[in-house]
This record gives sequence, structure tokens and C-alpha cells, in this order.
Amino acid sequence: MQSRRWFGGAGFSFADDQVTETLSQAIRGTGEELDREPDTGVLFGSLRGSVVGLRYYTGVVNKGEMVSLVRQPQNPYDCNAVMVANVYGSQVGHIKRELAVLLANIMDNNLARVEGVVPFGVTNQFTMSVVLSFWGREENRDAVLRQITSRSFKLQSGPTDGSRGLPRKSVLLTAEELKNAFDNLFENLMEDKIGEREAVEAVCTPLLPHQKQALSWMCVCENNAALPHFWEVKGELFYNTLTHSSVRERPQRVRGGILADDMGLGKTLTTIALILSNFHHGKPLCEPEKSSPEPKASTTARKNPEGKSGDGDQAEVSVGPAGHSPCMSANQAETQVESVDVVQEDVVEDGDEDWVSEKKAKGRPQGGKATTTKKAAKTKGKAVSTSRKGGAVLEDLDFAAALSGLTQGAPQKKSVGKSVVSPVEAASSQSTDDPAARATLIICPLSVLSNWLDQLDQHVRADVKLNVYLYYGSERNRDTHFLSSQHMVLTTYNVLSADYSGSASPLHTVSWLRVVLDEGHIIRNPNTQQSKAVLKLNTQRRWILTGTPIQNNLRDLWMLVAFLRLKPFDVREWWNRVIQRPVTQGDKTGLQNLQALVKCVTLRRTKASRVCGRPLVSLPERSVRIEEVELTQKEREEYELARTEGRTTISRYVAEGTVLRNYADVLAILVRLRQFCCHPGLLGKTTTHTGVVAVTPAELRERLIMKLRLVLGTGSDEECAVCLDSVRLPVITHCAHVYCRPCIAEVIRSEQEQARCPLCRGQIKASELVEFPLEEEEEESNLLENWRSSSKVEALMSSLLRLRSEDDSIRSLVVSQFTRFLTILEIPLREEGFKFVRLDGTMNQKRRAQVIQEFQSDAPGSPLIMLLSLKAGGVGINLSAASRVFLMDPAWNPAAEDQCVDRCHRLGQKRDVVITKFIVKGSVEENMVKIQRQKQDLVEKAFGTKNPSERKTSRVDEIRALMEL
DNA sequence: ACCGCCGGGTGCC
DNA sequence: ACCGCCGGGTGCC
Repeated sequence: MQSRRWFGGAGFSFADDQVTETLSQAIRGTGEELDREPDTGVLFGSLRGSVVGLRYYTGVVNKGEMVSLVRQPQNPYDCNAVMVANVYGSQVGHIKRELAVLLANIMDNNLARVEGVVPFGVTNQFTMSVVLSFWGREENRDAVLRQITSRSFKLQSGPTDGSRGLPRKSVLLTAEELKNAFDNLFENLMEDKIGEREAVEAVCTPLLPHQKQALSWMCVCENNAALPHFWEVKGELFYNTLTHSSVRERPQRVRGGILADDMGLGKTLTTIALILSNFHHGKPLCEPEKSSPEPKASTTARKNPEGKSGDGDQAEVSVGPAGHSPCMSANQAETQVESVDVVQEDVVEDGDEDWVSEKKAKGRPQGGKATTTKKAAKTKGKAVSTSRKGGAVLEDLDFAAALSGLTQGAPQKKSVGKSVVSPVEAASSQSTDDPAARATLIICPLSVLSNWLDQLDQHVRADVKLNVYLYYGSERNRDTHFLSSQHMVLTTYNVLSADYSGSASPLHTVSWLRVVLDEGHIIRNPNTQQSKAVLKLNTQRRWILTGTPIQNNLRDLWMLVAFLRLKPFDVREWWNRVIQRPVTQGDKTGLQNLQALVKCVTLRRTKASRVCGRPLVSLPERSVRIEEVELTQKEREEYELARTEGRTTISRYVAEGTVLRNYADVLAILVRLRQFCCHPGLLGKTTTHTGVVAVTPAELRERLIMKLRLVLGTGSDEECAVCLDSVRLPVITHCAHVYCRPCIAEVIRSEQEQARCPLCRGQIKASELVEFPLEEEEEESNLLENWRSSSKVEALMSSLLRLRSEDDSIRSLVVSQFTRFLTILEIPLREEGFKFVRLDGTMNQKRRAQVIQEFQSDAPGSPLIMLLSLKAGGVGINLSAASRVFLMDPAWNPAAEDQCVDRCHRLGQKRDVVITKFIVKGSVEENMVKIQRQKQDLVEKAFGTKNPSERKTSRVDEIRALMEL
């Protein structure tokens, strides 16, 4: 520890801890840079070198342990310096000078990633061996070899070293085995998690057995200090069997995990139960000790199987004075029936001192300025509530306004100087391990915010005082003491990242007891602001709720692991070296490691899972039937005409090998055929694209916009080939490929003049990116005037009419990818007197919530049918009122259809669900169904080595199959 | 003695 | 470091 070293280069010094911080940042930084393609690298070979200067540093390493190499260009003694750090980011030493020159060259020119393994560990206090292996793209192999030999080092081709670590004797798996293993990754994670736990009485909904299991597991995860089993205690040290590293201090156990139950199994309810049941020390959520024994009506926690909260009371339960709501404004008083309190403003600031003091008199203390009862909901300084009877949070205008981000209503009254939070409490809530942390922060997509409020309303006893604050809207209360004093704070990812990008983010200042990421897969891309913001939250416990922990790629998991701070895999390099690369390259131990890792933090049950031989939830049956639709003579003729034309064009592209270059054209042809299958009116104004090249810039732009619309308007859920996510802020290149604007802009920035389209390698320029103009649908009327029916429309209508005559209480979802088709369908529906609503992607959140509520309502005269666009709504919406689903046209992505069906085939569904897929006989639709089936088997789906070239072939194959070429 | 040899001081980049 | 390297002391066997 003699090192308070001075790094003269930059002219500043670090104390030890700062060095560590800086190092880990350095490592993290390097990881992002170099490991953009961690799984595509090839091993060039390895060589033996030495690490020197051990005695100046405190970092320890074991035999066989992996180390990371970090360039230190600022090092005052040698600008080629390469630092060696252990898994925890502590510096171990430096690479010997002569070797460092070589490494610096290779690393700085990005010729290869260099990974180190220490074959013998530390044998003396001065130097030790390190085996360096070089990984990179094939095209860089020669350059690397030249560098190495020119400096008279020798690259050993294989892993020649006899020790562990580098020369993993890997058993390669077949693609098939890999896929199975991957699919089963989350299955059977139950074994040692059994045990049930009842929720505290404040939760009025009885938990189902699997929910009690989840609650039990979550409590254990939060309370139990046991380490995951890849840690072994070896004497004084803790040894990590995956990285072969050890540390002296007990590694920080993840306090939390991933609840990855299928949609509809009650993750929200379970989480609410967790929040209420497992406050500090496994006791129910309650006010801090200051609570004097107070008169309470119903307080006792039920018997707790784990005995942890044997004294089980103090559930923050008290009988609020019924209807006592001095903080409500008069005009809303009548809505104050049985409601969750949603505090959107300082209660005290409304000047209800008497109310507060009454609370205090009752022994309801400090707790924060806003202790509202469950009766009193507040939004923006006004009381707002959710009506349990109406079930609709959004009925309230103010709340709806808050949701849509409007700022209407009274300006907030300023608090008059005094804070209800005592200085003592304020101070303690800042302290490091913070026994005072009490608030749970829930972050969710805007679309499910109202669902949380509904569920709180539904599952928490009406007489429970739960301080829930909706941190949303421009008037949100940013006072950190106030936020800290809540039981729960609800917010959205957007609000979080907006705050984060500002100066002093309140959410990042509060010391949270628990942070819950709802739909946590949202943060799977580590480059987004949201993800960065989420990582910086200061909390003791962390939870991720998601139905789809891995969407496309193993890489999706990393960010989740990083959020949980599952050491040491929250650092990219270790994740890549121990998990990502081994698994993608088919290494069996890698897969086992991955399983071990996932297992220790994840609980996942599917609707098909069973507990003790019984299904988790008994959902009604669900059946799929395919209804073949026969085109009329006239339709068939039109279709064949378009098909022949399209085939000619596409087969030419295939022959030329230019399918991808003309991808948008190809897509346009396919879309047209699919549209023909539904209704000719979908085609819109068919621009005659004859493939003529010479056009004016204006015409070119027009065409690109049209292509963009085609690509996006089909619901095919285009992925951006850069971020591999659904495209956001879409732009189209002159070569007609669609990307997110920020993604492609980044490519252009980094490659400058040489920038090429990631998909077709055509030249691209920032000035040539075309985006959607802000114009609206014009010729709706045209559609309606020249109305004609189609075979598919007829097929649907006869099904609906038959259904209505058999049972007019059955509700249906009518789903299409083409929103114009939904518009067309409105005509016959109206004609036949069906009451329907419509939900599509163009609607704002407020409107969506209204529509969903209307559809779910069982009030007489509520709609029987919902017209639903496939992509609309996204995750989590509940349409359980419907028990019939009509899928009007097949989707590229079968998962999208499943998801859609799941919106009604979920908890709360009382009837058997019947799904009807309309498929036009002898058409491109039939081929799509075939491809859907094949797609599910593709290994790429699971492990997606998604470099463009591989994607190319599979896409081209797909297109050929579709066109029967 | 413009060497060799010995032994103490010393040590990352 | 049970090394290598450096530089001062030393000098037949």
C-alpha cells in the first residue's frame, strides 16, 4: 500500500481508491470499444510474456486467472505502457517494456484484442508470467503476425501453455444442441427455490401457489447473504470458479434478481407483495421505529413460513379516517372512493397542516411530507384518484394529463420553508449503507404505468396507508427528501433518462431501498441513455421484471447482469471472455457457466410450467385454426398478374445477386402481394416503379419515402442492422436500407468519407439520409367511396356474424399488420351494426388507455370487437375481455403473433380462446406460414451471429422461398 | 588494469 | 531477485 502514486503525465494524482475507480472505468471503456464484436473474433495465437512491478500494486491473481490489459498512453515513463489488472480492476503490474511496445502497437491500431491469463499466479513479489492471446478479424491476422515477428517475438499457434485458463479443452456442441440448451436456459430454474411465502395481510388478493413461491424466492434473494455457487471459500479468500480469481473481502451478493415469469403470471402482484412483505430485516413494510404502538385495525402479517418476520405486524396498515381527504380539492372529492393514493405533489404544500399533525398525533410520524392515505390520491397538487369501481385510472383528467405530460391545472403551491423531514432523518438517509432507505422505485414503460396503479388499487387493502408517488409530468416533485420518504415511487424510463441527462438528477440522489425495472428487457441495449441512467441508480436491492429476458441474442443478457451488479460479469470484458464468446463458439463449459450464472439470479416459469405436477395457472384452452380463403376469379387474376411481374423482377435480382441492394424493391413487391391477399384497396396509389435509374432528386426522394413507408408500414418490425433493435427515428439511405437515425449517423461519423451501408456496402452520406415527412394519410375518403369487398373481408364478416348469432357476449380481436386494412374493415363492421373500438400505433397513451378500458368494460353496450394493429400497444396490455382472435394476415415474426394472442390468453381469461388465421390459398401467405415454422428452428434466432453477411444469405433465401424461386 | 573477477547495491512502466 | 545489470574495488597461485 505504499502507493499514493503520482501519474505525472496528466499532472494529477490519485489516491488508491480513485485509481481503482479510474481503472475500472478504463477497463469498462476498453471493453466497449474493443468488444463490439466479441463473438466474431478468431484466435491468432498466443505468446508468453512477463508482468513486472508487482510489488508496487495490491492486485492479486491466482494460478490460471484471467487478467485484463489496459493501455496507458499517458504514462509518464513510457507512452507504450500496458497495465495489467485483475478481474476486479485492481492493478497487478505492467507488461515488460519491450513487449509493451508490441502490444501498444497492436492495441492502438485495433488489430487485435489481447487477453491475458496468468498461468502460474504470483510466485514472487517482482514479476510473473502471463500468456497473451490475440483475437481479431481474419483480415488483420497478417498484420498482427508481422508486428509480432518483426519485434522478434514468436506467436505460438495453439494454446501451448500447459496450465489452465487459456487452453480450454472445449467440447464443441452442435448447433442443434446449442439451440436446445439455449432454449432451456431459463427452464428448470426452480429446484432450490421452492418454498412458499404468504404475502402480508395488506395484500388483499390471495397469492396463487407459484406467486407464493416467487415471493419466497424474492425474499430470500433480498435477505440471504449466501453467495452464488460459483464462489468457493478457500481459506481466507473467496474464489470464483469461473474466472479463477479470488478476493479477500466477501463479494457483494446480488440483492435481487430477474423475475422472468411469462406474461400474465402476476409479476406485478408478486412485486407488490414483495414490497409490502419484505422491508428491512424481512419485516413487513412499516414506518420506521418511531411509530408508537398505534391503534391499528388490521395489521398482523400472516404466519410467515420462514419465521423471519415472526413479530409480523407493522404492516404499514392503519385505518385512515375514512374518506378523510383534506388534501383533495373539492371538485374531485366524489371520485375518492377506495383508491390508491397517487401522490404527485407535496401534500403538505397544500397547507393541510392539521391533517399532517393529526397523523402525527396518531403516531404516524414524520414519514415524509406526504403521507396520504390510500384514500387520498394526489396529482399535481390536487387529489386524484382511481376509482376501484370504474377500474379506470385514466378517468381522471388530471391524471390523464399527467400521463400525457401536459401541464395543466393549478400551479404548484410552494412549500412554506419548513421541511417535515427532520434533519436527523435527512442525514441518516444519506449515509452509505443506509438503514433509512425505505423507498422502492419502480421504473416502467409509460404504457404500463396505469397498470401499476390499477394493480395497487386492486391488490392493496383499501385501509393501508401506502405512500405512492407518481414521478411523472413536468410538475413532478423533485425534492429528494420527499421522494426518499415515499414507500413507492413510480416513474418511466423516459423520465429517468431525462432527469439523468440534466444536472442533479433527483432519482439519482435518493438512496433507494429497492429499484424495480418493469419490462426490464427495455434496457438490453447498453448504449442507450436509459440504460446508462438505470446503472447509476443508488439502491440496495435490484429487480428486473421481464417476460423475455433474451430477445434476440445472448448479448441481451449482459445489461441485465450489469444492472444487477453480478460481479465480475458487470464488466463487459469478463462477460465476453467467460460467457459470450465461449457460448457463441459452442463451448460446452461456457454454456454451463452461463447456466450457472442465470440460475443464481433468475426465476422463470412459463404458462406451461408446473408446480408439483399441477399447472401454475389454469388458463382456458387455446386453439388455433387456419381458415383458408379462396380468392374470387377476379382477385385471382389480379393477384397472378402482380405475382408474375414480381417474380420476374426478383428472379432477376437473385440472378444478379443484387437482392439486398434492391431490398426495398423486393420488399415492396412482397408487400403488394400480401396486400392483394387482404384487400386491393390496401395498395394505395401504386407508383409505377419500373426500376428506371435516372430520376430527379425530388423524384428520388419521393421514391425513397415511399419505400420507407413500405418497409415500416408493414408491421414486419424491421430491425436496424446497427443496433439490432427495432428501428427508431427511421431514416432510409439512398441504397434504400432503413436504420435508426442515430445509429447510421454514428457509422457515418466514425467512417467519415469511407462510410458504407452496413447492409449492402454501398456508399452513404449523412446528407443523403431521408426521413419520414410529417404528412398524414390523405385519401382515406377515396378508400371509402369506391368501396368493394374482398374474399378475406367476407371470410371475417361471416365468422363474426356467425359468432354473434351464437353468442353475442363473445368479444373478438381483429388483428392486422396493415392499419389501412383496419380502416377498410370498419366499413362492413359498421354496416352490420357491430360496436367496435380500434387500437393502433398512431394513438397516444391516453387514448389507448381509454380504448382498452372501454373494450374491457362489461358495461352494456360496450364494444364486441377491437380492431388491433399487430404492433400496437406493445407489451403488457390486457385484453382479456376478448376470447376470439382473428389474425387477418400472417406476420414475418411468429413471436409477434403469439404476443398478440397473449394479450387475451392470460390471467383473467374465463373462456377458451380460439384463434383464427386467415390464409389465402395458393399465395405468398402460405409460404410465409411455412417460413414462420422454419424460422422457429433457426439457430440464428437464438444465438444470432448477426453479422450482415450471414443475415444476407438467410434473408435472400427467405425471399426466394416466398416467391417460389 | 584500455582487462576479468568478486561482491554489494539495486530493481516496473 | 536463489536473477541480471551496474559500477567500484581489486589484482598470481
